Amino acid sequence: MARPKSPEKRNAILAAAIQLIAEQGLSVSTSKIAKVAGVSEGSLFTYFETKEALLNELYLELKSEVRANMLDTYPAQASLEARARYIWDMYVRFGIAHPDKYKVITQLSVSDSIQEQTRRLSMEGYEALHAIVQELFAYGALKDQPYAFGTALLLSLMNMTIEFIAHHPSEADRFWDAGFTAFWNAVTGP
Amino acid sequence: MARPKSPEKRNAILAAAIQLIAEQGLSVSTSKIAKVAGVSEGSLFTYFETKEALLNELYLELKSEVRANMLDTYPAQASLEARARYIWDMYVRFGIAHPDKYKVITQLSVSDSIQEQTRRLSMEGYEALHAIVQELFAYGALKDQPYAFGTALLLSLMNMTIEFIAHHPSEADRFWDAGFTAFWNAVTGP
Amino acid sequence: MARPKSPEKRNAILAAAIQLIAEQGLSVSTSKIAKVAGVSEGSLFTYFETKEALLNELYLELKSEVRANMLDTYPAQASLEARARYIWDMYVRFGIAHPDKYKVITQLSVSDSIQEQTRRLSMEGYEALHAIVQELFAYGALKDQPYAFGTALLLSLMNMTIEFIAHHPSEADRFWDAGFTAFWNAVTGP
Amino acid sequence: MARPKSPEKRNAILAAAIQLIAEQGLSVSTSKIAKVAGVSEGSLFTYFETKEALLNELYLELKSEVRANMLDTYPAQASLEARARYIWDMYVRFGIAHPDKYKVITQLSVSDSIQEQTRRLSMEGYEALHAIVQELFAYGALKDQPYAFGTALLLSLMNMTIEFIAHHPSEADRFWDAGFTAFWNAVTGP
DNA sequence: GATGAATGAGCGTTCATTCAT
DNA sequence: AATGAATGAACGCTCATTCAT
Repeated sequence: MARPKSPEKRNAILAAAIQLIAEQGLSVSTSKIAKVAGVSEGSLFTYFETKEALLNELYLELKSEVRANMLDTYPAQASLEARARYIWDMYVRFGIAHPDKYKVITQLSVSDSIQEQTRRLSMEGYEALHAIVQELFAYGALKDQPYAFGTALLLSLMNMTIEFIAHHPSEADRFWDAGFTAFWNAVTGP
Repeated sequence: MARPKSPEKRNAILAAAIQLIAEQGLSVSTSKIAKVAGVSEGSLFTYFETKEALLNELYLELKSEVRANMLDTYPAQASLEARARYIWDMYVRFGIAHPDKYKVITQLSVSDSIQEQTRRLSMEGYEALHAIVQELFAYGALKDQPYAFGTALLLSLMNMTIEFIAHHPSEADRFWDAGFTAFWNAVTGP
Repeated sequence: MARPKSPEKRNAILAAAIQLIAEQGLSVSTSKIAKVAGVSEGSLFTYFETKEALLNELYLELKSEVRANMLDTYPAQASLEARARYIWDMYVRFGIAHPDKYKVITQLSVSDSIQEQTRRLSMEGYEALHAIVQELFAYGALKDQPYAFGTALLLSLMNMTIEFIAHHPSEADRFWDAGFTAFWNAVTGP
Repeated sequence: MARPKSPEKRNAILAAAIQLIAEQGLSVSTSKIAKVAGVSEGSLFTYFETKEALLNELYLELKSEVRANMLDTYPAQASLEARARYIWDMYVRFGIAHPDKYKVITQLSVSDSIQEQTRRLSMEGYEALHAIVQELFAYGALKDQPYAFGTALLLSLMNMTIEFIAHHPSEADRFWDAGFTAFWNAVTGP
């Protein structure tokens, strides 16, 4: 019966947090975030109990956005390589298209503010990805490693590729391909 | 500005910074660093003009330590694979043997506090590494890429490997090998 | 301003205030009080214009409860000592039976939030008590003092006794008696 | 070798705290205290680690001042009544001469901010007082009560007397005497 | 050179109260 | 009447840096 919480305000806060964290790091103050979001300092805390809660929710939102992007048109019937390439393309595209969000995800990934529970939640929905890595690992050079190793390998190469492209945007395509080739060889070769 | 009187104090400050940054992140206060180092708050600023200067000098020291470690017994005459493996072993070994220093390097690498100038300086002395990567790139899958791409690839896989081992220490050897295999395949395959 | 619709809500707010002030002091937030009372933050302010008003009304309610308790079965015909003892017993019993309410009364008594007007109102209805003190003061050691002095004396000894018993509950009876004896001697002796 | 901590500043902070707590209660902000003391907000915390520490130290200072006052010229050889009256006079005089300090002591006495340890420390040095009460309790109406009861009784009557005088200053002497008479009768009579 | 007291802006968070719903 | 979102000043405390000693 009272004024309902406004999703617009919540989104404005999250958007402001993305922008400012990308610019200034995780230590941006809640008051700056509130100001950029156009809400009062107090309001920020009616939408997020603490700064830490804000960061955790932000992490989940971003992860979920990446996932939605990725699985929407997932070519479940395609060849293994095509599916792997699909994952690669979606993730790298996201990193390049949304550099602020990408920066924030990577900063949050290594932050102490993200709780174990949040990390666990953030992995849900990536079963397709895990399945691909497992298939890839069935044969090939890394067949004796746990597939978590493959996931880490994939992630680290995608991130490297995104960052490389960010620094050399004029030749994005070629590094995009080269990164995938490196991954594919790493996992399937020799 | 003049060379400070006591290198011991300078080193104590750097050592304290390493320990505390590894534990608590880059936001540790200078006063905590001074206390752990056993010097006064004021003295810290006679050895390092600002906190940012301290972080930049720390970054250079650590990078330089890694490099010294690496090039000391570099097997210049060995095979390409043996030299590549040597680099791999030295870097990964360092990351595992000195987890605090490794954590600090990775935190500083992505920090806004490190100036471009510092980053440039920190790359000096890695010519041997660059040469290896260039040789590796002469043939193989990535022969059309700039060797900086190869360096980034190598670094990202080494870091991934170190972190994976840090989380699964009981099977260090196997991931150590697997990481190198992945790199070798990535660059030379298929 | 108009008589609020639901006396139940008003009472729930007062009860919550008693509980929380006893636990956490006068600085409890109105929002905590509202939550414990099961009403909305806004509703609290339709029942009490401000927090200060809430505290003042609470003070009057509690004082009035004490008085009701006391005068209900007042033995108007008994001896002076019996009547004095009756007052003593009722007050001390109240303090021990309702420690939360007692704590709140004493906290409010010394609080800046209670207005002079409230204090004056809170004294109404204690005529019987005043009469006893006046009788007591007719003869005895304090016969030249205003009876307000006697009232203050009585109150201070009752409070002291209640607090002493609260800290040494296993010997309540003995301190209960001793307190009254002290008062009786103080006023009638030597 | 650095600038030494200045006792003047510490005292200024304590004095400001006394004045402001007497006026506004224990909830005065540290920043108001700092402002009145003429030091920066930060400096307050170099003299007192937390607000709670400030309150505890203030309590000890005030208790110690009362004690010094009391025991300085203590008439150890005088009669029991003379010694009791001496204690009475010193305490009441202090309460009347220093109403701010008196208010602060009584507020702190019942505050949650004062730690058990502080309370224990604050009782040291009052052996003479305890001895008097014990002597008084050897005979008389309260001879079966623990002397802590007598101490509480004495304290409560002194406080009542001080407060009564504060509200009726023109007849201070008479209430001063009457209070002591009440106490003496309470303990020795009938 | 060494020390640590001094500073005041800034931090994350809470609060009593208002007012749109 | 009831709700709870909105507000921004205020809170206790920390910080990097300066400077008197």
